Parts: sequence; structure tokens; C-alpha cells
Amino acid sequence: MERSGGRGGQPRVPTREVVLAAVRLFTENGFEATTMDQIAADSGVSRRSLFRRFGSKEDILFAGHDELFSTVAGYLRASPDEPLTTVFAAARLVLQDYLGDPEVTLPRYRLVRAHPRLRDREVAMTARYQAAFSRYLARQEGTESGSPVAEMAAASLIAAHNHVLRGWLRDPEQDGQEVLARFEEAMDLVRRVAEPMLHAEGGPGNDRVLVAVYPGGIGREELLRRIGAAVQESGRV
Amino acid sequence: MERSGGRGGQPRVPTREVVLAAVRLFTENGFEATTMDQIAADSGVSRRSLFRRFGSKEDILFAGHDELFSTVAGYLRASPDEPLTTVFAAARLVLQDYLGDPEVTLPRYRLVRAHPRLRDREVAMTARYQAAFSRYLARQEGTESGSPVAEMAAASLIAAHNHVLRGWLRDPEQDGQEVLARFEEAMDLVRRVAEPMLHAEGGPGNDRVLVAVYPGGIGREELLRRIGAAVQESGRV
DNA sequence: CTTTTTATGGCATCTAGTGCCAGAGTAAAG
DNA sequence: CTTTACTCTGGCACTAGATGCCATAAAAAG
Repeated sequence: MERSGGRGGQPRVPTREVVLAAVRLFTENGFEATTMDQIAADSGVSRRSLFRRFGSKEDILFAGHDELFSTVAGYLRASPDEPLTTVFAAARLVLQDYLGDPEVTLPRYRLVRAHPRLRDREVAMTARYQAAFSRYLARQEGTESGSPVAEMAAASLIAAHNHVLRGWLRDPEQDGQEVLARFEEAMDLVRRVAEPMLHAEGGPGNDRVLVAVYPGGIGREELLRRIGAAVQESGRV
Repeated sequence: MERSGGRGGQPRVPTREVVLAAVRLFTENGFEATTMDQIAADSGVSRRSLFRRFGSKEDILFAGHDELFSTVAGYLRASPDEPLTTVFAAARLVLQDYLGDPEVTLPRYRLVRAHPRLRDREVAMTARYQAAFSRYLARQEGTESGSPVAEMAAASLIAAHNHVLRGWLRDPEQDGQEVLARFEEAMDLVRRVAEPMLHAEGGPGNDRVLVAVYPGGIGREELLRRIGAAVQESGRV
């Protein structure tokens, strides 16, 4: 594969090595105590090139996230499946990206927990995903303009995704398959919440949503009796 | 009211004037193009005192937000009402704080939209509220540990709040009462979504959630027939 | 081999942010 | 009223992240 599209150039900065060196230095000496000069010296790259390539010290720690976001955004544009299924798969891409690179994502998680500034940065990243999901859902599901349902659905999805992700970050020993299973479970929950919200407004325009909570194992007849009682005899419902 | 507790001190930095001066400079010259020296000169305060009081250039723009967060956190600790009602009221405090200070919040919104770095900062602020709401709900509603429902509920709430808030920020001419009405409407929607989620897990432990979407006006009998068909004859449901 | 293109690396510079210390101003004690 | 104690301001020096400029090294195209 040819690089960026041009014709020549000096050998590029070895991105991966720089990131690993930076992560090591951040972990050993702390994020603020580590200077760009140290990272430059340690990774054999000039300070100037570090800034050119990564933009900022923080960006070294989150390198690759922009690319991942592009991948996710492209996936949404391709829209292979039904909308919710598509955004779930897109979120799964993010989760798998974390799972597949523990060498970076785990120490980064520890750093992010310790430094508010880095935490803010990570939060901002997830907000970008949320915004992208929200826009996609609003467009695909054709929710009423002015309605917050697409935002709420995207927010729930991100919250559920992050919940599962944090579970792994805190206890990375657990099997990746197990984590993915928990993710699917969480997405089922999101679907149960989001689907009625989205369809209730996006459909013919007069759909209603009925949500019933009942003790498990009461049987079909009893369930119907309770619902019938709950909706009263008011006629049209 | 006496200040911090000590005995003396030089007159304090006039916070409000500094903020207004900064907002004006940011708006006229751009955020990055404005230096702390300019703000210092323009507001008649030394550069050193600006940093001491606000911490950073960004913090001038978001001054008062920490105090607001403390107010909100305190409100949650007081917990006057039922949990969801309490978090709704807490969110309302935030909305009203924005509505009540358009002189700052409106130009800030324009700046935040233009500068990704400021946007990230604002996002981080809302994430703090979301985390506080989530913790509060998890504690109050006693959701199963490991379940993402409290996070999802808080995320939906924040999304709905921000939706209403952005609506006003984009069109600040509309009446504050109108905005608040939209807020209440949005919170109703959040309640319909969040309540079953939270209670389904916090109850006896085996509750199920049934969500049915149906065309409005079909009548009670037809509704029951459809639900009966949907849940099949599997016996226990 | 020469040209073109693209990336690196050194240098100067700008400015956000911090530690330090002197001094101003206020409130209480005598 | 004077002294004392305390707190906050403001100036100074300094660190380090970040950017523009320019020379130069290396790879691809001819």
C-alpha cells in the first residue's frame, strides 16, 4: 500500500513506537511530568515531528482514535442493516478496537482516571460518537424535527457501550467473548428502550407506546387481564 | 456576608467584569487570538490574578459553572422528592441558570460552536452532571450492580435537557416560559423511558418489561388481541 | 541521474500556566 | 488610633506546549 498519495518523502515517524514510548513514560513519570523532549528522545523522533504528526501531547495518547471514528462514520454511511442494528454494529467496532489493543487502552484508562484533563478528552471523543449516532438515527428513522428521541437513543446507546467497556477496563482479565456477550445483552436493552421511542414518532404519526412492567411467570391470561385493567374502559387507546 | 473566613485582604478581582470583558474580546478577536494580557489590560486586573482566580483562559468563559455544579450536587444530596422528580428538578436548575444569564451563555454558545476545544470543554461539563445523576439514580433506585440502566437513564435525561437547551440557544428570542414548558415535556418523555427501566430491575427482581407499539385509536379489545397474539401461548411470560 | 514531491529536524518565537515574593489593603486586637 | 494579623493582588522569572519558517534528506517519477 502506497502512502498518503504523494510521490516521495522521508521515512515516516513510526507512530506505533512513539505511542508505546509515550504511554510508558506517562505511566512511569506521570502525564504532566513527561515532556515532549523526553518522548522525542525516547522514541528517536524530533520534537517538531511529534507535534506535526500528533498535534499535541494528549493526541499521542489518543492516536488512532480519529481513524477509528472515520471507520465508524463510514460504516454508518454504508448502513448495511436496519438502523438500530447498524449503530449497534458501529458501537461494537469501537468496543472491539479497545479490546484489540490492550497494550495501549489499559494504561490509557489508568491515566485517564488519574488526570481530569485526559478524562475530559476521552469524554469529548465519546461525545463525537454520540453526535454521529444521533444524526444517523434522526436521518434514518425520520424522527420528528425538534424531538429529542434520536439524541436520547444515541445517549442510551453510548451509556450502555461505555458501561460494558468500563467493565472490561476495570477487569481486563475476563475473556473478550464474555465482554462481547455482555455488550449484546446491553444492546438488547437499548433496543427495548429505543425502538418504541423512535417508532412512536417516526411511524404513521399516531402510534402509541405501551410499557407494562409485570412480575415474571404470571402467565399469559393474567398478563392480558392486568393490561386490560390498566388501559381502562375508555374506548380508544 | 464575610469572605472566606480570614481577617483582611485586598479588594477582590471583579469576577463578573472580567468575564464580560473576556467574552467581548473572544467574540471580537476570536478565542485563541485573545491573550491573557489583553484580558488583563481590558478588565484592569493583573494577568497573574486572572490565572489565580480562574485557573485558565477557558475557565474564564465557564466561570460559575463549578458553583452551579455544587448547587446541583447539593440539591441531589437534599433529595426532596421521588428520585426521578429530583433529578429533573436538578436539571431544571441548570437550564434556568443558562436562561438567566443570556449575556454570557449566548456568546459562549457561539464560541463553543466555533472552537472544538471549547466544545470539548462544555461536553466535559455536561458529562460531570451526567455522572452525578447516574450515581444518584443508582443509589436511590437501588439498581442491580453491573446494570447500565442508571447510566442510560442519566444519559437520556442529559440528552433531553441539552436538546431543549440548544433549542433556546439557537433561537433565544423565544420566551423562557415556553422553553421551560418544552423542558417539562421532554422530562415527561424521559420518565416514560426511564421509569420502567429502573423499576424493572429494582423491584422484586423478576419483573419483565413489555413494550407494545400500536396505531392510536384501535380500541381496547383490539389492543388486547394484538398483545395476546404477540406474547404467544408459551405459558409463563 | 535528475526532478519532483513529501516528510523530517532545527531554530526562533509566542503564550498559557506556575512558583515566588514583596506589598497593598482590610479587619480585628490592643 | 495604632498595631497586628491576615489575605489578596501584582510583578518577575521560568517552564513547556505549540506554531511558523526554512533547510534538507529521502523516496518515487521521469
